[in-house]
Amino acid sequence: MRYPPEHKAEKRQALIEASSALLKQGGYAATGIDKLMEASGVTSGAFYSHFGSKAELLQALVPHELELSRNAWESNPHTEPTAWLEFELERYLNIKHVRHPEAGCMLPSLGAEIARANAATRKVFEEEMEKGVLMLEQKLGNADLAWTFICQLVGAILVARAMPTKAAQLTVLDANKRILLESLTRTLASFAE
Amino acid sequence: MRYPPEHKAEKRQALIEASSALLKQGGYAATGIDKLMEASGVTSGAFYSHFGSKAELLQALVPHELELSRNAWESNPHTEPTAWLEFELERYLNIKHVRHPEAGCMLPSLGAEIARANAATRKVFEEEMEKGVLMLEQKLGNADLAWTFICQLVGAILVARAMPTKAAQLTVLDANKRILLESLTRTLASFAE
DNA sequence: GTCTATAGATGGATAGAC
DNA sequence: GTCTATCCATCTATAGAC
Repeated sequence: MRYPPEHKAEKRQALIEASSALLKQGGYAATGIDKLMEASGVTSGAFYSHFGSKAELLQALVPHELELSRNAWESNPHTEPTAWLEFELERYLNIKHVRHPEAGCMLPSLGAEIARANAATRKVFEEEMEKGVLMLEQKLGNADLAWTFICQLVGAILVARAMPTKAAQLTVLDANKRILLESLTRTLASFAE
Repeated sequence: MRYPPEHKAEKRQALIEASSALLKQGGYAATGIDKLMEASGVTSGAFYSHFGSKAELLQALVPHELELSRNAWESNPHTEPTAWLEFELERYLNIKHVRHPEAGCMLPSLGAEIARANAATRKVFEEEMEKGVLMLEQKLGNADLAWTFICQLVGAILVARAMPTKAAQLTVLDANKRILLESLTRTLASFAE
């Protein structure tokens, strides 16, 4: 046959990727399937050849997005813990990240809606987060610190995005960066003792 | 006249209070005005005697909710910084807070939708947050630390809520509590030097 | 597999009776 | 000020033509 079975899987993946930016930008509940499919140049009818429901799209979005986030961490060129952290703080706690949710981490924009999603979606979320924490644990030497670091970053972007001006957004970002750099460096040093 | 002008303001306030739980639980976009008014025993027609639009309700919800959050902080009985923090960590980073968004802080549940709201709503949000940071600054001695503390707490609840099991939620909460207590105590000590 | 068309429900918001 | 009724848009999801 002309189109092998994996062609359908590829199309499905393409729909997920095209939907992700719109969902992160506008929110899951507020963004209709029509609009999501428009981004891929198809109509909403085509959507249901690839997904059983809108909820299934959200579930599929979770591993896609969290894998991208882990890849970003992996691309950090530093090996020394403090330098690695400094680089990560600059990358995540960035004003561009605040102002462009469509290109950023799914957690600040869709975290609350994942929390309201069905059990299957949250199960996938947990599994993908565990992978991320495992990776971070190897950098930071401690699982507690890994969870805390993630929560801090997510909260900082969430709060900064709710601010009305760039100045206020920078206030939030810079405060977080200053405290985190100082505090984490000291925490890492205490582990090394 | 039988009903003084403030009676209307009181009714408006009552509608806000009755809506708040449903909005935090179900999300702003996903919860209709019909359902919100049902909680007050009126129909959606009555809504528009008190609010010009659904967006105006969200804007009114922000000062109401953030004042409640500040009041909770104020009720902390401790004066010594470390004891104050410990109490606050137990209060906010609590499994009940994770599992009952309708009774908790608006930031983890509605923060992302405030970030997508209009400029007027975000302006009010900023003003109310400044008040909270000012109050926290007096407890922690540092504005950067106040912002960071808030972001950390919000992120922790957001991430914990997205977890599928109570065990996983506790993992997130406990990790944050352990690191925060240790790290903040050390940071406070460094300020005292 | 994607299209058009549409069902069926619900969304925000308005009009007019009381 | 609140009600019922309704407008109109949009939502998720399905049916049938191609």
